Amino acid sequence: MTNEVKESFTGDAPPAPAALAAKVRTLAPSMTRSMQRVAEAVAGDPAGCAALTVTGLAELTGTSEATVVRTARLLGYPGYRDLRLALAGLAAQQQSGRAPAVTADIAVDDPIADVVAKLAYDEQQTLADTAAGLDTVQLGAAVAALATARRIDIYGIGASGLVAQDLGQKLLRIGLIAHAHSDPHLAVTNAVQLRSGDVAIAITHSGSTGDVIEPLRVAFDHGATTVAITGRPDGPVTQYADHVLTTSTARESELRPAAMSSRTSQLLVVDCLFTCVTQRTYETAAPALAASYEALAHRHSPRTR
Amino acid sequence: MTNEVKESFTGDAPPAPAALAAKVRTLAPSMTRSMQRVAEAVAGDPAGCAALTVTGLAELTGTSEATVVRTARLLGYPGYRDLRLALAGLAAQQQSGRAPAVTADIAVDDPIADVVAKLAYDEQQTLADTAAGLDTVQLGAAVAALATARRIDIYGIGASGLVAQDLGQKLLRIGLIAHAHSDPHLAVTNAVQLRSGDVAIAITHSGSTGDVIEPLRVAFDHGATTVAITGRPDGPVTQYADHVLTTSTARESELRPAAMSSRTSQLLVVDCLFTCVTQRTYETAAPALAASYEALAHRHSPRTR
DNA sequence: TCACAACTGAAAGATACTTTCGGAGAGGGG
DNA sequence: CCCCTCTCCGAAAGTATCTTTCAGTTGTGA
Repeated sequence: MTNEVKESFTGDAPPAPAALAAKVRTLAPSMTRSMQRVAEAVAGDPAGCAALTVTGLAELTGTSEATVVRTARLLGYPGYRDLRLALAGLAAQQQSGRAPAVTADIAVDDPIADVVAKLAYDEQQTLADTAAGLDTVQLGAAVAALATARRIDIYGIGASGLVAQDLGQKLLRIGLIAHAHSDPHLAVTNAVQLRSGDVAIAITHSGSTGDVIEPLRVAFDHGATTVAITGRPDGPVTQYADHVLTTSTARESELRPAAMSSRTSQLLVVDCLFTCVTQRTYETAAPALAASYEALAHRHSPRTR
Repeated sequence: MTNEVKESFTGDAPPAPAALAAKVRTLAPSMTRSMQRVAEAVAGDPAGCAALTVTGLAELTGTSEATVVRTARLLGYPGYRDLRLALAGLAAQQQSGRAPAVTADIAVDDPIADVVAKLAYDEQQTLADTAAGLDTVQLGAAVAALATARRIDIYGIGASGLVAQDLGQKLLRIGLIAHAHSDPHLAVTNAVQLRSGDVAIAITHSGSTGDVIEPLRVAFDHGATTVAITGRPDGPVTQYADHVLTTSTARESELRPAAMSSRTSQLLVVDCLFTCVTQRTYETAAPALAASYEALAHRHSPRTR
């Protein structure tokens, strides 16, 4: 990704229709300060911003026209003009529907019921954002690769490690040969064994977790199909990824660390992968699923106390 | 002579919001032929016209830019630019009018986009159900026990094992002594060590997973405070639980196994536990969180902003 | 501390929109 | 039948808006 060498629209994705707030949240980390101010204004008051010209919005946010255009580009539009049109659409939609009801951050002295409500709301929001921002083409490609893979390796560390395990467990249940690695050394050792026809999946919210990138790179170099599940589509990990699945990034705070929403988002992506793969391999997946069900049944019998 | 001497906007009425088609019909008689062609195109395909420039629309209707602008004026807008914005809004409204209606079960031949939408919707539903059904009194009691616990053991197997790991990781980060066990034997071995002032948490969706119930029973018998996170508040596990936190059970199908929604639900409960405990132990938790965050910072490539 | 890269805004350049103005056609009177 | 005038229309000039370039500034890593 040449960063600013050419400031031209790459057009790799169609402009988003209504999931603009989600896009802003997802891309906010990869934005510069000035751009964040613009994005914030846009997400906060679509209707108001739609009424402004480039110059007006630049003045409002205390930046320059160039920055406004850059922000529009980053959000996936060819230029400000198109962002403005989308904004007008969004405003109209909000007008017709009821307001999304923004919730406050979780405070130290919130009563328990409030904490529960806020967490539930935030996670729902994260799910909606993720679904809206998920590239179905990339997802389809990843699914196709998984469905026919000889062998599947999944890399994840820390919180993402659990997600990796989850995906591994699921794929095993439908009869695929999948293994999740949390140990970076073992991960690399295994990655060396991969070749064309195999699939490697890296899960990292930051997109720059070296311990996860390294095995993916190795797998990539050995010809395996590589997939990255990350919240930073511009992060280093995507360098070695044939397919990138973007997770959403919710606003975080001290009481609501990023790990929480990223995990929710990642799990949805994992579920999508799993479900779609199951669809595509239904002939073999269904009996495998049934078998694993069966195998566990006797473990749940009300054991004598 | 009064008609075209000054082709300026009179601005006696605010731009129409959505009743554009009606306005076109009303004003059609007072329009010239060329203008009618423009108005017709606009009313017929708002979305399409919104994508066009003045020149484009002029060409499409076989007229000139001037005529397009005149039409926009007649319809009540200061110029074409504003008509275009209104058109974009109208298009978005029409778009959103089509209800999503993704409540149906996931089918084998659903397109990928539908699968994503349905999964996201189902998980959101699960979260809402869980939040609604969560007993804040029980939650509060569990939180109180955790906040002052000398030592915390968490038991979970299979999919619930990952949730247990997640909770363990989180509690460790705020300086608590917590350990998640997936090995039933080791779990029991550890449970024997517990005593009053310690906390044991069992996570099982079915509420009857023997491998998880057994260590909880041992912990209970040794005087530890016990918590059960389960989807079956009437299951065997609750027998040995001082506090029961109920997770929701969504409808399941072959393509959407129970493990998926139960995991989502369990994780929300875990997040609630963690967040509330962090609140209560904020003095010690905050610095611990900051420290763990700091410790991981250098593991990421310098790409961070 | 220095070198380097990235961010930013001013201003030039390009595009889209608006206005002006003269020509073409319709209708009516000489 | 011809001419005159009025209305309508579009080409082109003019203006606003958007986009790109470029160089100064700021922050960052060695």
